[in-house]
Amino acid sequence: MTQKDDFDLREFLPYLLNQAAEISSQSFQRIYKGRYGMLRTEWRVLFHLAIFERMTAKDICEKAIMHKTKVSRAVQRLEHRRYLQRKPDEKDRRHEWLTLTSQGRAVYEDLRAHARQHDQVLMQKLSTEEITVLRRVLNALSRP
Amino acid sequence: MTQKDDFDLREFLPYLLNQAAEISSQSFQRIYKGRYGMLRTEWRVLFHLAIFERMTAKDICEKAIMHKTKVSRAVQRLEHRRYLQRKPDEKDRRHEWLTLTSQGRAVYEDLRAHARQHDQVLMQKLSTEEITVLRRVLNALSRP
DNA sequence: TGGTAATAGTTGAAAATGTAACTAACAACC
DNA sequence: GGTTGTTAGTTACATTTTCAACTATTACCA
Repeated sequence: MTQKDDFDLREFLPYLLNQAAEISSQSFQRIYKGRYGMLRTEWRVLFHLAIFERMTAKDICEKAIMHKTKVSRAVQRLEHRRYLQRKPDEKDRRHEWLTLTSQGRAVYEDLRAHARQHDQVLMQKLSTEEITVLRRVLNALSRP
Repeated sequence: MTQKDDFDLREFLPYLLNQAAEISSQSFQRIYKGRYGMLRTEWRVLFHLAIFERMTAKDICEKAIMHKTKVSRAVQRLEHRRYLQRKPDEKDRRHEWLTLTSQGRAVYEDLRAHARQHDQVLMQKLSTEEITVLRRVLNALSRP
């Protein structure tokens, strides 16, 4: 199984990024899935609500770059577990304001601690300079 | 919608990596999906076979870090479109050797050209030094 | 006003993925 | 040789995701 073609997948950014994203997400996934039976879509919504406190589903779609049906379903499941509350906007009843319950916030705080720890582990593989560059570059690549 | 919590998702590597991977994959996805109706799993298998010429499904699982059922199904679909051929190993009939057909190779060559072009566009957002660091770092993070 | 367009969010069906159980072939050991 | 274990790959079923169509509400504008 020797390489025959001169195209190197290990230099193709979308491939590399996916690979790194996949691998580096795995151990965090075990946490939120194992402890709370949550999906990736759900921890993302949860984190956004914790960080920004009050958002509509639309806001989350934009910030997290998630499709509205993904957000809609994640919100349903989080509501069902009593991690968040909905409150329709008085002026425009198409909007619903979402906020975490104290239970949701507690889950967030637990997961945040694990996230920080998880990030520490990942960063141990890298130098401080590499981390700086990586964050800057990933943020740049995250804008379409 | 102001930030309330001190945890910044834009510094959490798994999140950032996913975001960047997602965004940077999109325009390439439009190509392989639009031109050939292919899935991400399928172009990956196709590229591996083109590059390494002759592999078993197992080989692909390991190189591409894909689950065997994903590979199995991608291979089925690629075979169905006559992009690859299977040939059982004579000595150990549990193994099947996979190779691209000339049609599969033609598709690969077309997609490879687009991949290169796509990569060029992405890299225009970055300096050469950033690209070097990025590739190195992503490769490091891709090892579990 | 009334009629059309736009927006926020939901739903249902189809497609894709994940998980675990399965088949078939070989290996190893007694 | 027969039993047990291992490996490559497939299949079945449950879970998720995607896509398009839908409801409900507001905006625009003649």
